[in-house]
Amino acid sequence: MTEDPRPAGSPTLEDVARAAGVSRATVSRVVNGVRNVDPVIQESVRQAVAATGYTPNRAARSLVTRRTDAIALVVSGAGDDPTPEDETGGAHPAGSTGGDGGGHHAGSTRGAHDPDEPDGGAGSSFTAQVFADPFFGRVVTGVVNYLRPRGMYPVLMFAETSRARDEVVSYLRQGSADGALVVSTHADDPLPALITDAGLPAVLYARPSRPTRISYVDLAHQDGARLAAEHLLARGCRRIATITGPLDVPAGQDRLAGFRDTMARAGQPYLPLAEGRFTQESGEAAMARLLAEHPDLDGVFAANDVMAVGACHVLREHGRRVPEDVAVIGFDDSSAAVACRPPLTTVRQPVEEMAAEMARLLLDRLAGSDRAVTSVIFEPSLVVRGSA
Amino acid sequence: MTEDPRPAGSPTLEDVARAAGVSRATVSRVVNGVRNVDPVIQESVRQAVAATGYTPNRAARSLVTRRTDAIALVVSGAGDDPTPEDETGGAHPAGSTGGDGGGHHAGSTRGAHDPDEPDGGAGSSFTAQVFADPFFGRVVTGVVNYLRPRGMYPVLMFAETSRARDEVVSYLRQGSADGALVVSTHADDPLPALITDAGLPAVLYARPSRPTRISYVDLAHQDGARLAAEHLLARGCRRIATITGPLDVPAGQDRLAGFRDTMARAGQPYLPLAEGRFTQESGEAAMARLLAEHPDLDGVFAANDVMAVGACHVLREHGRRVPEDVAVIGFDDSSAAVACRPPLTTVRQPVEEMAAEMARLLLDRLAGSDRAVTSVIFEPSLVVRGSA
DNA sequence: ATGAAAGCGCTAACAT
DNA sequence: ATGTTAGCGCTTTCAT
Repeated sequence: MTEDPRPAGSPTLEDVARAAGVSRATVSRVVNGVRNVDPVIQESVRQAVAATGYTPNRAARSLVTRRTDAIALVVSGAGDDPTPEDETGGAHPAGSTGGDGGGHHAGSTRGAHDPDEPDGGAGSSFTAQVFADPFFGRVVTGVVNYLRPRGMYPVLMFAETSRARDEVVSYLRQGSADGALVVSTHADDPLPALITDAGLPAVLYARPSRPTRISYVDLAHQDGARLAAEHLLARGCRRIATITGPLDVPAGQDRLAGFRDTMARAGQPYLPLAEGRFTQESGEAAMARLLAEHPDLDGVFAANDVMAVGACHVLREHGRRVPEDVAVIGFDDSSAAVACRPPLTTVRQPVEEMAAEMARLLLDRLAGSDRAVTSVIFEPSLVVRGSA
Repeated sequence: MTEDPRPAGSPTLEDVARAAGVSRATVSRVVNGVRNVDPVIQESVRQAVAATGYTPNRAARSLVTRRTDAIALVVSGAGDDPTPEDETGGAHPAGSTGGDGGGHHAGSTRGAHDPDEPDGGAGSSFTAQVFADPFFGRVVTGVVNYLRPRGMYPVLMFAETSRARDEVVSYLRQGSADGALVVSTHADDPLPALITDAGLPAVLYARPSRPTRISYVDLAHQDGARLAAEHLLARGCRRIATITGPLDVPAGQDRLAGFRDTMARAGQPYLPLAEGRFTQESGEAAMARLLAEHPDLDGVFAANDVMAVGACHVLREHGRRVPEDVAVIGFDDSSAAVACRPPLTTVRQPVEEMAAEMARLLLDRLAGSDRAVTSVIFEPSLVVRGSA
C-alpha cells in the first residue's frame, strides 16, 4: 500500500540523502569528513546514516578515487616456471624448517580426502615453505600493525613462478591494490623490475640483488655479523666456524663478509665455513660437515636462528655442550631463538619495525609526499642469551 | 598536431573497442570469455587488447557484478577491548612460542628507530603471537593454494578486540571482500555471530564454542587423542600424564576428553593433567608441574606439538631421556614436530587441506551452489617418529 | 554551505 | 552475433 519500495541491496548515499533531506553530495561530504558542512546538517546526516545502516561501497568509491586502500604483500621467489626436474631444486625460501618429509603415517587414514597432494596440500609448495620460517610471520606482523590503524589491509600473494609474477603485476595493474610490498627470498628475482617497469608503486624488504630503481629497507648485515664475531672472540673462542646463508643472496653474502672481515682483523685469517639455505635441515647438515672437518671447533656463527637451532642439535648429538664446548650464535632473534635450548644468543634484526617502515615508505609514496627512491638501513643489535 | 589526445590513464574498454572497431560490449564479451562471439572478431579484439595493453578495472567491474574476488582471512580472538590490566592476560592465540621476552639487548642500538614499541613493533601484540605458531602459516598455505588457481587472494585481518571486529564486519559490509574465512583462537569469540548477523558469507575453521548457524571444518579431535592414547599404551607406558590445551576451547576440551576416555577404557582411571595454553612456554611450565608431582611418569600426551617441544626440553633438563624414560606424543604434525629432537611422534591434523576445504565451502556458498550450513570433519592420523 | 550533474569503467539487459 | 543503453554508487567540479 505504501509507495516506498524498499531498495533491494544495502542502503546507498541516495537513501541516506533522502532520509536526511539533503543531497547526495552533502552526505558524501559528511561521510568523508570534508569541511564546510553546517554542524546542524552534519548531525542530521549522521542520524540518517545510523538509521539506514549505511556503509559506503568500496568499489564505487575506488572507481572514482582510483584508490583501493589495499596493498599487496608479496613473497617472491626467483624460480622460473617449475619444470618436471625442478620440483624441489632451486627454491629455498629464506629459511624454512625443510620438508616435513620424514615420518610414516600410521593408524587410521580414513580421512575424507585423498592424501596425495590435494588442493591446498602442504607438499613442498613454496607457500608452505615460506611460513615454516618465523621470519615471514614477523614481516606480516609489522606490516599489519602499521596498516591497520590506517584502515588498510594486506592482500597476501606469492610469486615464485613467472606465471605467478605476471598475476601479481596484473593484479596491481587492475587497480586491485594501490601498491606492493615485496619480500624477495631469492637472488635474481625478476619481480621488482617487472613491477617498476609497469610503473607500479612498490617497496622492497632487502636490497635487490640486481640494481633496481626501487625503495627498500634493509639491515646492516655486516655490522650484525661483526657483533657476532666480536662476541665470540671476546668470549675466548679461537677455533671458530660459520654456517652461511645461501651465498647468492645479499643477506647471505653480507653476513659472511662482515663476519670474515672482523675475524681477519682480529688475527683469525682462516674461517671454516659451510653453506646453508637458511633452513634448519641445511643448518644441521652444515654443522655436521663442519664438525667432521674441524672436530675441535669452539664457536659457530650461523647466519640465521633456524640454522643455529639445527647446529645445536647436531652439536649435542655429537656430545658437545653448548655453550661450554662450543658457543653458538644465531642471527635474527626470531622465535626460534627463544624456543631453543639453550636459548640462542643472536643478532637481532628488527623485522617488525623494518616491515612497518617498508609499509610507511609505500604509503608516503602513494600519498605523493615522497616520490624519491630511498633506502632505510636498520642497525642490528646483539641479544645475549645462553648459547654464547 | 594530431587530434588524438591520448587518454591519461590506462586504456579502457572504450579504447580497445575503438582500436578493434567494435563496441564495448563485444570487447567485454571477449575479455570475459562469453560465447556468441565471432572467432574473427574475437581475434581482432584480442589483438587490440594486446596492442593497447588493456587491463580491466576491478573497481568498475566490482561495481556492477557486486563481487570483488577477494576474500578476508581473519584470525580472531575473543578479547574485549584491551584494558590496562588485561594487557597480557586472557589472550592466548592457539599456540605461540610465548613472549620473546628474555634476553637483554647489548651492543650498539643506534638504530634509526625508537626501540620502545614503535609502529609495527612486535611487543606482545596479538598479530605477533599468532604467527609464532606454525599453525597459522599452514592455514594461510592451504587457503592460498586453493584460492590462487581461481584468481583470488586473501586479505589478512586480525580481530582480537571489539573494535577490530567491527572493522572486519565493516570491511565486509563495504563489499571489500566477498566473504570471510575465520580462524578463531578463543572461546566465546563473538565474531562469527557478528558476521552471520550481518548476513555475510563466512566459514569457520573449528567448531564455534557458541552454537552458530555457520559452516565450518574441523578435526575429529577425540579420535586423534585416542590414537595418541592407544600408541602410548601399546608402547607399554603405564604412568601417563597429559598437557592439555586451554580448557575453554573445544579443541582443548575434545582432545582431553578423547584421551581420558581411551585411557579409562584401558583401565587407567587416573590421568594427571596440567593445563597449557598451546604455547611452548606453557608446555614447559606444565611439564615441570607434572614432573614435580609425578616423578615416575613414563608417557606424556601434549595437546599440540609446540607444547610437546616444551615438554621435551623440560624432561631433558630433568635428566629424562625421550623416549627411553618418557615417551612424548604431540598433536598437529606441525613443523615444530620435525624440528624437535627427537622428532615428535604426533597426531596429524591436515591443516592445509582443512583450510583449503574451508575456502571451498565459502566459494561454493558464494557461487550459490550450496546454501546449506554444513560441517566437514577431518580424520586425524598418527605419525610415528622418534619421541614415542 | 549546499545542490545539480557529470562521469569513473564496466556489465547486462534489451534490441536488432 | 553485435550494438545500444542504462545504470552500479560514489566523488567532484561547477553553480548557486
